Amino acid sequence: MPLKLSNRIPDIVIGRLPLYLRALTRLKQEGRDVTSSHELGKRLGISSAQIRKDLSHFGGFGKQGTGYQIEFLIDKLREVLQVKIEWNVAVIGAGNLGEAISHYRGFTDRGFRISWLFDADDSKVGTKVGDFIVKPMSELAEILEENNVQMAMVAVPAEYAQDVADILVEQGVKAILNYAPISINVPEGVMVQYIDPVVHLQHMTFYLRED
Amino acid sequence: MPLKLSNRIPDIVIGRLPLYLRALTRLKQEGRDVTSSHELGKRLGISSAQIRKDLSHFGGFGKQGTGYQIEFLIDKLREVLQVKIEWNVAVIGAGNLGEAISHYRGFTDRGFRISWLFDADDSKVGTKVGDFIVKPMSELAEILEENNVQMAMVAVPAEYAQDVADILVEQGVKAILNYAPISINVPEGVMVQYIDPVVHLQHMTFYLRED
DNA sequence: AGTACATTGTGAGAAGGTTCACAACTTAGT
DNA sequence: ACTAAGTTGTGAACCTTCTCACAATGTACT
Repeated sequence: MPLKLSNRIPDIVIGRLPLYLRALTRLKQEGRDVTSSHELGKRLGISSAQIRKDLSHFGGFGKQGTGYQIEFLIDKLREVLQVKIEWNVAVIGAGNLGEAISHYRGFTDRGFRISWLFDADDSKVGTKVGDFIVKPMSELAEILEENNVQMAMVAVPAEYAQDVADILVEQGVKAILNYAPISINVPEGVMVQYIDPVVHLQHMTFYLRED
Repeated sequence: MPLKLSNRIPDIVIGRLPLYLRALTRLKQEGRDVTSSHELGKRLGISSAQIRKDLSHFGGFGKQGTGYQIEFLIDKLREVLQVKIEWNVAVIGAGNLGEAISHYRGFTDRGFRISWLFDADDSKVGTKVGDFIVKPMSELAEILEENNVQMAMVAVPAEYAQDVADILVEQGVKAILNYAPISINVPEGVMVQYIDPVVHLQHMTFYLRED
């Protein structure tokens, strides 16, 4: 049965699917077989109606009166998000951040494999970081192109992030996860997502008022 | 002059302020004195109208015909976000992630100071990680309470994240940045923000379709 | 002084997203 | 067979957020 993708699915809905997938995977680990939009919503702090509506964009995954088969729904969401295959991801920057990313075990089984680690610092190139031999930036373009790499993570200082992004885009990378605390510009058709802990912290401090 | 906070400011607006602050700080580093909503918007990929409207919630920070004084606007945003003071933050978990967080220099000057690093593993307790001596979980409650700590980052395996969060909340922590790939439940009045790179990656893979 | 151009702040309208509420269906128990 | 309780999927209503468009103001130059 082909996957139904109704005409126009809001990006904000897509953004929630990974959260659903994460929670469902957890439920499965706990040995559960079936869940409901209420239970899922309670865990995620999202209304059950929203979860049902979000899922309804892709066709009926649930069963009235019963709920959702966890394994089935996980499978469907992985299909929708295209993480049934494993994507090769390049990490640029082998500093503390790049190192932590390289060591992180959380990518496996969720659709991603860190495959290369690059750094511009010659004293780092050739050394072993986690399971990787750090590669020089001079090999970046070649490796990206040869392997048709579509995703990369940028973990370099802010001042180099745009330059790195430009190279990535040049070589056909279509999705960039940027850990550098700076907004980068990319052409139409290339996606960028950001991870900056300070942005999250500052968002919360706004509300830390007594008055 | 007191800060004007109009009645009800949407959370989504608050969420963008740290991005404005980040971009403005960058502009200042580049030696600029004045900017406009157009320039800022271009850098951030946000419409100029939105930036103007967002800022207008806090009073008129700009000058018609001229734009915004960068230094002045930075100061105002830091006031709004309450990051003119420096918040002490506790990090729970001294694994690869906790270590990378501890080493990260990007918190300074943006309102935060990592002040303690905790871990449950006795073999880690007492060792030096970055500038910190890893503290045992048994001291967590006491340290949080004595120092009236309001913010913490959770960098423990998913299965312990809820327990850690419960302790944090118990001791009066009001804002949690959770790096563990799991949703956690906290009482009303406590905020949680999440950092999970896989969620971002999966968000992007949805769009990596040829058809 | 006057003109041309740039920019903000904002009301009004458009667009987008969330919640409500209920018909349709399922299950379990009597 | 029937009832009670639980659940999905969804149209409609409601609420939130974004964009448009322009008056008001400022700057630079002639």
